[in-house]
Amino acid sequence: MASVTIKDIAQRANVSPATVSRVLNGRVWVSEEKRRAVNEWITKLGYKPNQVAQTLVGTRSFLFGLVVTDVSNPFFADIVKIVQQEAYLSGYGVVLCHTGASREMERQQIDSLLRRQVDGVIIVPSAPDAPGLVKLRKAHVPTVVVSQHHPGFDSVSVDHEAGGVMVAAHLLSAGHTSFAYFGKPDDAKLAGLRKEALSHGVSSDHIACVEVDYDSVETVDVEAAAKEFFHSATGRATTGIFALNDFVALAVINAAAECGRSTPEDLGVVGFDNTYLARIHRPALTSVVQPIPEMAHQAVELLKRRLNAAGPGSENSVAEPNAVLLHPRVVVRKSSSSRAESGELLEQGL
Amino acid sequence: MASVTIKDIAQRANVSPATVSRVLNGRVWVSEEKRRAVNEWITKLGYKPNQVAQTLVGTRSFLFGLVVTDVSNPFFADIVKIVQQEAYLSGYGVVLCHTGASREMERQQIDSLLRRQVDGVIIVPSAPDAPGLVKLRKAHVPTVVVSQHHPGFDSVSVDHEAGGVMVAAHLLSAGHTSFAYFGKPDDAKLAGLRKEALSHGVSSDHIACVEVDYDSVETVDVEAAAKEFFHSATGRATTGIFALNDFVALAVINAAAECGRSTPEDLGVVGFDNTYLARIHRPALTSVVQPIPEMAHQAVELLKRRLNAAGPGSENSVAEPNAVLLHPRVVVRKSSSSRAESGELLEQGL
DNA sequence: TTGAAAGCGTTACCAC
DNA sequence: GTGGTAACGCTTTCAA
Repeated sequence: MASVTIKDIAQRANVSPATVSRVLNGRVWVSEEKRRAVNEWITKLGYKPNQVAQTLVGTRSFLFGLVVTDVSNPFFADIVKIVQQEAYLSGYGVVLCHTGASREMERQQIDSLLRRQVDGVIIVPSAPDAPGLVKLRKAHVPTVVVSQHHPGFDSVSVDHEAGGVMVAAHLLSAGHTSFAYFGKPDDAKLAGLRKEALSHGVSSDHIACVEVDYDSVETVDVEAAAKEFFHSATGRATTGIFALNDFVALAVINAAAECGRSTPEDLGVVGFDNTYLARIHRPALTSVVQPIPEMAHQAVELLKRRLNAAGPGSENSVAEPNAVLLHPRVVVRKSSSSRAESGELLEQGL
Repeated sequence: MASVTIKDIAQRANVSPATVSRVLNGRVWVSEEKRRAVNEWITKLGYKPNQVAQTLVGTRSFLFGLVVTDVSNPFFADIVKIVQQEAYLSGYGVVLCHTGASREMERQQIDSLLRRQVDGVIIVPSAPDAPGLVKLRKAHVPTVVVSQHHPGFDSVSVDHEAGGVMVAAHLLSAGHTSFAYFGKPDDAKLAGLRKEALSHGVSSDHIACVEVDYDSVETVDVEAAAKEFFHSATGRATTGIFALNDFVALAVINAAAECGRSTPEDLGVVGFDNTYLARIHRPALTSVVQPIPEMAHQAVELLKRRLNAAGPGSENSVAEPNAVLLHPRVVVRKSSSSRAESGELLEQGL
């Protein structure tokens, strides 16, 4: 019942608990003889260090908090998966939290993380203002924000505007001259799309924005909005579609089909995130890739760097926040490739 | 820097640390006067109990381990999400672990959970033998197995065989008389399909099994296997398809299309899990629903029950394991509904 | 009703 | 090199 402790080992090996601790941590020299004796008993009794005690004495908890809105979204799921794996490789465990869309939930979950003494937090906010961030700042908990940039925080994100530019370039080269973006009007993706389109002589009225909700796995609202759009005058005239994520893109394709507009014959559609949805759907969906493994890796790296920087040496020297900006890439598939083949990579067989 | 502790409160409120602890836990009477003073300072200083210390003294860590193979699979993602939310409502945090398909990884991750003194573990094994379970058993950590049954463990799962029966009934009523199951030959889903089909006079050679891999988000292998099947003599003759999950079902639909067999005109296809993939694909996919919220809820409940049972009162009385068996349900959509409308629910508009 | 004090399992500082 | 021992923040006897 009662787990085997450092004292049990000490007793059996005829050394002090301190010595056992020393061989465990290996920072200080211990005589070969005692070291062997200790190790022997450790394996013999199956001793496993109690991380809780280790945490209490002031070293670290080796626990990260990971805060997302909804793992059901495969983009988040991939991030969660890879962050967890990366963290594990560095000896950290991951406490997962969902916030839904709720600001209140975000606050509560972050409170619970703080009580648990996590060493750091990785947060993927959905709303542009993450109310939990101020708590984290106040608690001096190293934090990195993924997929958005927040002044004063470490962050790793993808250049959404550049993504928009690439999508516009792709759709233009595929022969489209009128566009609709499905997402928030203030999104950098739209800004990029608009910038590139305008610079190619597209008139501003040929760039519409259909406002739809973020991140939800439910797409009924999106389909309704899309149908309404395709029945409108502008809707009937536009052929180049860009959506804030793959879900929305597919919902738009489906809605369009019900309005008699088929993809890719009548419409060129591009999604975002390049989740497996893009691969499995027919027509397969052109989508903008976020380099998730790279993002997750950088996030964990940034956190580890902070943790080490926060060590004894540089107590108060709050280093400048690091903002890593990664570049997107577009994977061209059927949904946007009827009119012309672009130079970008087209996945085989689709 | 140094967080505010119970001693700080005690000092300010002119009481002993013990008293502060008492008002915190509220199990013992403390005079109104002191109780107010303490509470006042608690809010004034923003005191938050240190769960690590609480854990060390021998109460609980209020941490569950949650072990899955891959959150990228939306079925697992939904489980993870709801388990986390349920756990949170009961005051528990969730440490997430991925095992991929690797038995070694499973062992390692579970070791790390044990070092972290988690109060219990919820595990969704992919392989029918979960090597980590023996570790958990040895460590006397309350464990509940989700989506499979393991003798000697609490478990909550869905009756896959019943699901197979329902699918067979549905496909039969839709006019299909020859079947293929995509999955493992020893799966209860296939057993159910077979049982029901045979009992309706279908001959055994009209029930094929195409063996494909579990749970991966990658479906290229599945598509290859499916194409091979549809080019074979049996393949050409079978029209009723049942797959171990929605991914595989969609891959089969896509592969079939490339072999000139369209769904639902030539094929009736049914998936499993009823993930949003089923809803968003065209044709929309008929699928067997696992009641995930119920499963997650039960899992957390079972764990809590164990934890309380393990309390001081009944130290060694290892209660009989509970095996909760839930019933599946089939949601009929386009992919299987050309030939006849069955009596089961058909989602609107699809 | 309340306070003093003994741990919980580790680490780290200080002597030897 | 190594052993004693005081923390870490909290809960829980045991007295008072």
